[in-house]
Amino acid sequence: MKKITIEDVAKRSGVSKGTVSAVINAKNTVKPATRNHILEVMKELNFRPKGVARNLKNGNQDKTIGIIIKDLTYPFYTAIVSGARDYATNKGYSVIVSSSDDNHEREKYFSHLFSTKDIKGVIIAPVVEGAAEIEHLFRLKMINYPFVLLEDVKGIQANVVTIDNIKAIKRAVKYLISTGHTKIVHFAGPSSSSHTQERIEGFRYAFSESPLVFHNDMIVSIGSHFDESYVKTIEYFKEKQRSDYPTAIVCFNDLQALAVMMALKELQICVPEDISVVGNDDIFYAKIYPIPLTTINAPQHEIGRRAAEILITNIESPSLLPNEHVILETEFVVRESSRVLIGKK
Amino acid sequence: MKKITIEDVAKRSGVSKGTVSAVINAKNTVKPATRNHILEVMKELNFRPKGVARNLKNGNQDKTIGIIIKDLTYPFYTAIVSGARDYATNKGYSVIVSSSDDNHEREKYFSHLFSTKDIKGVIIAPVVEGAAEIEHLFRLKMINYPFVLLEDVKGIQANVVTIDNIKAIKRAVKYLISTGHTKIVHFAGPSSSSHTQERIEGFRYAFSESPLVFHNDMIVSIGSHFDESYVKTIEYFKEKQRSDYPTAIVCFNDLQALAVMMALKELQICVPEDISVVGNDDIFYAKIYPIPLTTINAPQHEIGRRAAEILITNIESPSLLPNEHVILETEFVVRESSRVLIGKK
DNA sequence: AACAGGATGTATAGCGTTTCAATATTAGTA
DNA sequence: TACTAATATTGAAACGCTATACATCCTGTT
Repeated sequence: MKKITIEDVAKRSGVSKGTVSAVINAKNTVKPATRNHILEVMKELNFRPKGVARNLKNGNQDKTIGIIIKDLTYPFYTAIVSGARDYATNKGYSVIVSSSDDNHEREKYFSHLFSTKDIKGVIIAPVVEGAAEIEHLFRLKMINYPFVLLEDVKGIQANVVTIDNIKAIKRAVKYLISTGHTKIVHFAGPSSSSHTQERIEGFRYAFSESPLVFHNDMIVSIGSHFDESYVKTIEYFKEKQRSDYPTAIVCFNDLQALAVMMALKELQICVPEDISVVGNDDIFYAKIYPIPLTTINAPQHEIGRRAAEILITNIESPSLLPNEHVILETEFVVRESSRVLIGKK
Repeated sequence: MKKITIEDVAKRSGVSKGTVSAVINAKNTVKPATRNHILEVMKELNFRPKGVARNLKNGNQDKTIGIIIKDLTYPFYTAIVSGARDYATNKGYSVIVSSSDDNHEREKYFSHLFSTKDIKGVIIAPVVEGAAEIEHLFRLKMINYPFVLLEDVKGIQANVVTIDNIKAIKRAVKYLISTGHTKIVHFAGPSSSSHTQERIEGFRYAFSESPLVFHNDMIVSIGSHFDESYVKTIEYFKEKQRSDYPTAIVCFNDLQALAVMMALKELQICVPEDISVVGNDDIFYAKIYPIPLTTINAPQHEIGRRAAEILITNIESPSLLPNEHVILETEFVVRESSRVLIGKK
């Protein structure tokens, strides 16, 4: 079935392309009768003008940027988008979002899509499993397409706005140690995520600077999905004597922490009296939990803001700018899901 | 500063446009030396190939649809997007999202953007304040651009997938009445939202079919933002004697309900012992709350799925399809934030 | 009946790529 | 060296629309 063009409509209506174009663009230079007739023909042929061709003539006016996140339903990412949106709006840009769902192919698809649709630039939370493929990023560089990464990607020089996960976790663990916790475990994330490894490292690293010694069984593989985390947590405790329970759990992220707390409630283990729970990310919904979560705050809004700033600066600069590499500070936020076991503040 | 085209690059590099194009598209038909030279020139000129023109030639291959929601950070909407995404993925389509932030202009902008970028179709959660402007929707119709609305919009015939808010609220209120609640109030949403009015109506309507009588002061204007709702809730109760407290609050949505519960906790009013709280929407985070929220489940995933289904069917149909109008069933879900006061189940 | 002048409509030239057949260059071989 | 078979490169023709300048049709006036 062949494509219908404005020409077909013109021919069929017995007018010229120009007239059809005028109708499409709601010019008032066309007589109602003609107009209606053309409209009917358009309907009849189910003619859909190709946007591409329309833009060609005018050049591409609209100012919009894209952002590719990993999970649209995780508030951490949507908060970053909000930050980017606020800055962008201020500069007259709009933002469109897509989710790679932690899938490399999709990330590639979307980065190509955006660059090819004349979206002015893109912010990417890159999927970096194992040997990351990065051709698509090289491609963006080649065509001088402005982009900003929200995580370092080995092998490529680019604009990056990120946080120091290792340092952040280390700090949290050292806090627990300093407040008298001796049996601390880390509930690790999905093995596919690069964050998982980083966070394990940070956790482990904390012990090297403390009197406590690290054991491999302090790392428990849990995952990040809610249901999965809930189930694994229950299992974990079911297999343990009460005397072997940890005094504190450092979670992979806040969503997991929420699942853990739900499981603990089910098991009638009190937070923070029996066990302290520490999250990571500081998402909105963990903050408003009845037992507000002690967690590591990543400045989500600021991450988005800065990324958008760098991106738009690049878009608007006529010449190539040097890459920026920004590492934002995290903040350890003590709330009510953790407990101090000894005097030390 | 004039636009740089492939021609400029060609001229400057002393080759033809075709060769430059080959470099851009990573064809391996270009001698490395030539290739490198061209790459340098591209960098020097900061040449960014215009996607528009590329698509022109190729036709528009990619299968992607758009969705315009009102709030990217509200899980209700992202769940809808997930539903649409699942269906679309299955059909080989990708989804890009943007948020109108309840702003009419943005909705217009994005609908125009998508249609003009040859995104194949769009799902819109329309902003329908007061006298809704709907020209942009008419425009979509005119150019036979496939779209699906997630809410009825007066004055336009279109594909719609939605739920019956009025009925849903009515049902919830009748439940409360039947379980012995006599002092029920509705915490209404922002006056700008069309949902606010609907929900008030549903609330009111429930009384007409019960022995209780409706009073205007049963409607309390609270809003939907978390902080705002929290503050207003505190104020509401501060001004009241304990004996005048309602026995149940029907909230505008789940986020508001969460804010209300936080305020009640602050005021040391127990949920559900002292007061029952009923939400609306059934967002994920209210379900996993330690006091799981009694609420009205809107089948978010299904809404997205159905909308995507209708959209894609329209996209792929060579001829115009008649409009669909789908009203999905809501379900009243009793959990732990509400209490039965008398025997009746 | 002729004509000004606005309302309608037409024809054509781009817009910036990609494509592809034709041509040029190079490497490899006898 | 001459010739063939690859390998590189060229340049003109699309792609489907919009804009622009120009032609035509009316209308009502003189």
